[in-house]
Amino acid sequence: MAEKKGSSAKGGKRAGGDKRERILQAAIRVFAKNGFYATRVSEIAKAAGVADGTIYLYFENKDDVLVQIFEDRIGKLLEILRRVIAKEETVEARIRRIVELQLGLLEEERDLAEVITVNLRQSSRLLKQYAAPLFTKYLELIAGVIADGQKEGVLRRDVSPRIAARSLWGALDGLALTWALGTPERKPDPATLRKAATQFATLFLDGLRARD
Amino acid sequence: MAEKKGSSAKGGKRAGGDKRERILQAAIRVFAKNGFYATRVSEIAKAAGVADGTIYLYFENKDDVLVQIFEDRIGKLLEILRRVIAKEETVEARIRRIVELQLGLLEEERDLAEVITVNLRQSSRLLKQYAAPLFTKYLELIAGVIADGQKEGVLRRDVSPRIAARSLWGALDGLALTWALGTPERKPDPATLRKAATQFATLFLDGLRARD
Amino acid sequence: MAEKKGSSAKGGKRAGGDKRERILQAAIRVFAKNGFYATRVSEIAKAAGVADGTIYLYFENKDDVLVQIFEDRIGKLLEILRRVIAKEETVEARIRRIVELQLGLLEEERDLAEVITVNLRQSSRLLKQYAAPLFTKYLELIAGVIADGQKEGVLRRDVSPRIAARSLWGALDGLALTWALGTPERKPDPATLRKAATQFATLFLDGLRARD
Amino acid sequence: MAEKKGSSAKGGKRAGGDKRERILQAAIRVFAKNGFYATRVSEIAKAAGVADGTIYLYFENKDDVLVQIFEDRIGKLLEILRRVIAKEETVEARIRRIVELQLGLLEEERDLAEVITVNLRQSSRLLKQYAAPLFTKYLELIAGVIADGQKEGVLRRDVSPRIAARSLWGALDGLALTWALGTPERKPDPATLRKAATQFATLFLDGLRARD
DNA sequence: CATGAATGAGCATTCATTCAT
DNA sequence: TATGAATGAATGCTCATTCAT
Repeated sequence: MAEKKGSSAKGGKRAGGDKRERILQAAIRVFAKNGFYATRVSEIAKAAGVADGTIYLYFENKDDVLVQIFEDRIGKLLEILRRVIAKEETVEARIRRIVELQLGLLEEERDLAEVITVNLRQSSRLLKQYAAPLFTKYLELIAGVIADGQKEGVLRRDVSPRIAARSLWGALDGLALTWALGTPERKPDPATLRKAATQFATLFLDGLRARD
Repeated sequence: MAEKKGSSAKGGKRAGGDKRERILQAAIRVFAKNGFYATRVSEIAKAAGVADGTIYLYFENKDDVLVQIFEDRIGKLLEILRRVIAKEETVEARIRRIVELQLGLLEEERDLAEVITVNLRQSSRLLKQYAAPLFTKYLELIAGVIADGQKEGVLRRDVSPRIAARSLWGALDGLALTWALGTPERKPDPATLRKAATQFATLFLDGLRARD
Repeated sequence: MAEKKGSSAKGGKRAGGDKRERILQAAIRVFAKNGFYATRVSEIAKAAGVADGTIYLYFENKDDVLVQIFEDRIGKLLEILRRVIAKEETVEARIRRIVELQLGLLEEERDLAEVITVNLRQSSRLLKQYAAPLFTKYLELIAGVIADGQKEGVLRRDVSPRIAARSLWGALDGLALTWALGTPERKPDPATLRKAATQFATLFLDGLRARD
Repeated sequence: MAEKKGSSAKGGKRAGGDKRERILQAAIRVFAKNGFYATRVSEIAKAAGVADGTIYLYFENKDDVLVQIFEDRIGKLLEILRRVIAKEETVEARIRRIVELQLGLLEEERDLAEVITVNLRQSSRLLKQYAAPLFTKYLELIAGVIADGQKEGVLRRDVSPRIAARSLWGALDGLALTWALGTPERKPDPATLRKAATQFATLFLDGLRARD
C-alpha cells in the first residue's frame, strides 16, 4: 500500500480516494487515446489496475466518470486561475497568464487536454448539463478580466467582454486541438505549443488594446 | 464508379443522387441533434424516409456517412472560399469574408455547423484520417491569405501564418460552439452570432495589422 | 419457409406471428424447466431457434415475455371457461367443468401449468400488476357460478362465493403443483391427476351443497 | 453439529444464535417484500444491521438463507402441528386446528406466510431438493389425520387421504395468497382471513364427512 | 467474530449490418 | 433498387462472494 499520505486526513470525498484518483487518471488516458464512446469500461479498469466492478464503487456509470473528470480538473483550473489573476497587477499580464495556464496545463497533462478539448463535445445531453456550468464559469472569469481592463481604459470598449472571452478560449482550444491532432503518434513538442501561445497572446492583446 | 443511368449533372459517385442527398441531409440533422455516437442508423433512415438497408446502398457504413458529410460540405466550403478569396482585393476584405463564410455558413445551415464543430471531435481514429486532410487544407488556405498579407506588408511578420490561421479557426469555432450551446432549446439568434463575428474580425485584424 | 398458413390473414398482432408464437412456446418450456429467474434470454432464443435479438422484436424485455404468456394463455382459458359455463345446465356440472378445465388444460400442457402455478408467484411488482387483473377475472367467473347456485338454492348460503372460489382455485393449483413436483424427472401420469380432480370435485361439491 | 459455547437451549447449528436469528428474520421480511430473486444479500444485511460478509458466517450462500428459513419455520410448524393433533380428540377438531395453524401462523407472522407461499415456488432446482422433503412431511401429517378419520368411520372412504391433504393445503395456500395479494399496499385485515378459514373448514369437513 | 471494499463472472439488451424477398 | 426482419457480437452494469484487516 506504500503511500498512505498521513492516513485518514486525505481530502478525498469517500475513503479509497486513492483508487478513485487512479481510475480518474486511467480514464483520462484512455479517453484521450480512444475517445469517450470507443472506450470500454473494462479498458479503464484495466488501465487503472482494478476490477470492472470497482469503477462502480466510485462512479455512477461511465458517463459519470467523464463528468467527474471535468468537475475535478476544470474545478482545479478555475481555482488556480482565480489565484493567478489576483496576483497579477496589469490586465496584459493577467491575460498572458490565462493563455499560459490554459495551454500550460495542457502542456503538462496532454491527455487531460485532449479529454477536455475533444471529449467535451462528445457529450450527451446529460453531460452537457454538468459540463456547461463549469465551462461558463471559466468563460465568465476571463470576461471579468477583460471588462476590468475596459474600465481601466487599457482595453478597447467596442468589443464585448464575453465575445472576447469566447474568442480567446476558442483560439486556445483550437491551437491545442490542432497541436494534438498534428502529431498523431509522435509525442508532440511542448515548445511548439508554447511558441504558438506567445504569438497568439501578442496578437490578441494588440487587437484588444485601446486605441489612442 | 458504377455511374449507371447516366445521371449526369451531379458529380455524385453513384447514381441515385437524390436519395443519397436525402440521407446526407437527414444525417446532418440527426447528428447535430444527438451526436454521432448517440445516433442510430435507423434514425437516419427514418429521418430520410428510407429503409435501414437503403443506407448501405449509398454508404459503406455509419462512419462513412459522417466522412462523406465532411467531404461533401467542407469540400464545398473550400471551393467557395477559394472563389471568394480570389474575388477580394485586400487582405482585410479576404479575412472578413473568411469569418463571414465560416460563421455565415453556419447561420444558414445550423445543423451542419454543429456536425462540423461538435462531431469533428467525436471521430474515431479512422475518421480522423479522412477528416483531417480536408481540415488541414482549409487551414492552409487561410494561412496562405495571411502569408500573402505579410508579403504585402499589410500584416505583421512576427506571427506565424499557420498559428494565426489556427487561432482564427479556433476562435470562430469557439464562438459557434458557445453560440450553439448557449441556447439549448430555443432557436438561437443569428444576429447575435453575426455581431460576434464582426467584433472578433475587427479585433483579430487590428491585432494582426503591421505596426508602423 | 415451408409454412405460411394462409399467408397474411394470421390473427397475430404484428406480422411474424409465427415467430412470436414459437418464442412464446419456447419460453413456456424453459420457464417451466428452470423458473423465470434462472432462465437466460439466450436459452429462450435457442429453444425457439431464433437469435437473441429477435426476442426483442416481439417482446419489450424478459419480463414482458412472462406477462404475455399470462395474457395469452389465461386469456384463452377465460374465453373457453365462459363458453363452457354457458353451455352447462346445472351448477354441479359447471363446477365439474371448471375443475376439469383448470386441470385439463394442464394435463395437455404441462409446461404451461408449471409456468402458471410456479411462475405466477415469482413475479416482480410490475408483473403482479399485469397478471393480477386477469387472475381476478378468473376468480370472479367462478364466484359467479357459485353465487348463481346459491340463488337457485342448490348451494349453501353460509359460504361466501368469493371464498369458495378462492379455495377451489387454491386446491386445484395445489393439486397441480404437487402433481408436477411429485415427479421431478419422469413424465407424470395424467390419469393420476384426473383421478385427483374427480375426487376433489366430489368432495368440494358435497361440502358446498345446500343442506336440507 | 459443532455446538460450541454450550449454547444449550436452541438446537442451533452454530453458536451466535442471536445474530443468526436476526439475519433470518430480516431475510423473511425482505424476501416477503421483494421476493427471493429480487432481494440483494446486501439488503438482508442492512435489514439485519450486520455487514454483508457476516451473512456468510452463518449461511453457506443466499440460497441457504431461504433453505434455513424453511427448515427452521416449517420445522417449527411441524412440531407444533404434531403436538396440537395429539391433543385434540376428534378428527374434526384436528382438521380445524390444522386450518387455524396454517393460516393462524400466517396471521401472526404474515411475512413468513408470504415467504412460504410465494417463495417456495421461486426455488431453484437445488432449493426444491431441500424444501420438498419437509413439505412432503407436512402433507403426510395431514393425510395421516384424514386416514385415521376414515378408519374411525367419521370420514368418507372414497377420497384418497393424500388427495384430500393436498387439496386442503392448496386451498389454504390459495386463500393466503389471494388474501396477501388482495391488498397490495394496505395492511390486510387478519379477521378477514380468519373468517375465510372458518368457512372453508366447514365446507371441507362437510364434504369429507362420511355419508350415512 | 465482524467488516465492507474489492472482485469478476454473468447477463439483459442494443444496434450496425446483412440478405431473402 | 429497395425493403425491414433477422441476426449475434459486443458491452455496461449488477451483485453474490471473498478476504485482508
